[in-house]
Amino acid sequence: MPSPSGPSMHNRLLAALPPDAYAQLKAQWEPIELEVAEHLHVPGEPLRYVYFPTGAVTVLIYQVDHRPPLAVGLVGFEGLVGLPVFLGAHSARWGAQVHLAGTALRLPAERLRQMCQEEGPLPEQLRHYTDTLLAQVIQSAACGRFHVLSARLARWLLMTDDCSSADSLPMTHQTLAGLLGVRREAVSNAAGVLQRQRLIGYRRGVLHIFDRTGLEAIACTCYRQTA
Amino acid sequence: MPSPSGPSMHNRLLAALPPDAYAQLKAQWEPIELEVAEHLHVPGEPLRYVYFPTGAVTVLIYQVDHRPPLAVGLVGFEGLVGLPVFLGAHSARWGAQVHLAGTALRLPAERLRQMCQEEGPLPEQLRHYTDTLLAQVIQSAACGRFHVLSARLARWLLMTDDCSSADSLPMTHQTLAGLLGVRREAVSNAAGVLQRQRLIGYRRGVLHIFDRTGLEAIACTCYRQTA
DNA sequence: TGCACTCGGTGCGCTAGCGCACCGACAGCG
DNA sequence: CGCTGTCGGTGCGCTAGCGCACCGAGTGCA
Repeated sequence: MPSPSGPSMHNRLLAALPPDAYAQLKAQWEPIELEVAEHLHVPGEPLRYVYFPTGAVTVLIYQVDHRPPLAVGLVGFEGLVGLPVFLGAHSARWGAQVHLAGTALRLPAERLRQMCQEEGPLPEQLRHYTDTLLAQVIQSAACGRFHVLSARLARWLLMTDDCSSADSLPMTHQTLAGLLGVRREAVSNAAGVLQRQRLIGYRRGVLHIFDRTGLEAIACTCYRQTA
Repeated sequence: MPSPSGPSMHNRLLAALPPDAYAQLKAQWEPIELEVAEHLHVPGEPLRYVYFPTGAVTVLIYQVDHRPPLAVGLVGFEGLVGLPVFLGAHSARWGAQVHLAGTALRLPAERLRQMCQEEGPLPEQLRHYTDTLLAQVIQSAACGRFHVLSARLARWLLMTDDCSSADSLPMTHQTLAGLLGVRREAVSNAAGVLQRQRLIGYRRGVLHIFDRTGLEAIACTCYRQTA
């Protein structure tokens, strides 16, 4: 889409701004294409940019010991990657990575700091989003502790799909396993269950959702609460 | 400090404020005594007050299904209970409960909103604290997912002890089990291990820490990173 | 003093998920 | 074409933690 419309070129935080604040920001950001697995920020390193995803789907990750990093949140077109900048930090203690490639609006961290130096619609939006994100992380902490893998997997697929406009999701069992904090074989198992029920289909790294309603039935209650 | 001295009448967020901002707040807050197990706010219900713990230790909890609520964060004299007020919400999606009884400074939510309407040292402190809390919740999500119970228990005891000035911690296996998201018997087991190594002592709902260094050795790496 | 209750300690069968190993199918590439 | 690497599927023994049941020792209260 050259002069694209639809949800894929849209960020909810920005869309909620009044026209003048929106215009002021628009002069500063740069539309870019995010590649899958790209790291948007790394724990401990300076935050250069913040990203408003429009089409891309990103993940907040946290690594402990020498395990693959665990997903602790999902950020799509409803959010912002780089919230610590708004919170006054110069580096984050967690990471952010691109989960599904797509478009985003990139803004230098310094710009965001400047635009949040006094009260206004942007800081207000970001405060609200912080509350939402905190709730999301808290929920995923509880979910990861209590719910069986198949339910968590179903929830994760639904959440990813909600943020994505494409009808196929390119992701391997390996990646999913890391994000969900389990082994690859465990994902193969759980995905096998969903597959046998014709809820999803898998073909060498590309997943299709056949039956959303069926997935929602299997997914833990956490899904309905977030969405 | 008029009568009581020491860290127990001290809140780090407030102490970091410049004298004038501190004085302005001091006219508004009310020192109170928090009872153990008291609920400071409940998911979905209006946030009437925020609390700056001074001596008390509080827990952020999140309930899923019909299980006992899981602890997702610890708030002592370094923090604030009721952060969603600052973030612009009128109710929180999680709960806060008193873990160890003690003193706190209570401020009507409306007062905090007023004092954060424009930029200043207080909002800045609170933004930084939000970043810290987010990191804490993220870490506890990963910790709860990966680390064995004895390590998590040790970490939890150390963290609680860090916030408490008392040398004995009144808490039952039952409560700990709920907060850690496991069964009571599992806590009995893990506590038994620590007890046999003479790291802690238990007597009908009152816990003593004998050997902090030993506990730190057993605790997961999450502890050192937070502290 | 005696009773009811809470608290913690223990045993037992069961399950989800781990770690490992292996295997077939399907790319991509020289 | 065949080689090599990735991706997903499966089996097996093992462990942490679950759910249940039971028990003794304190503790508070009548």
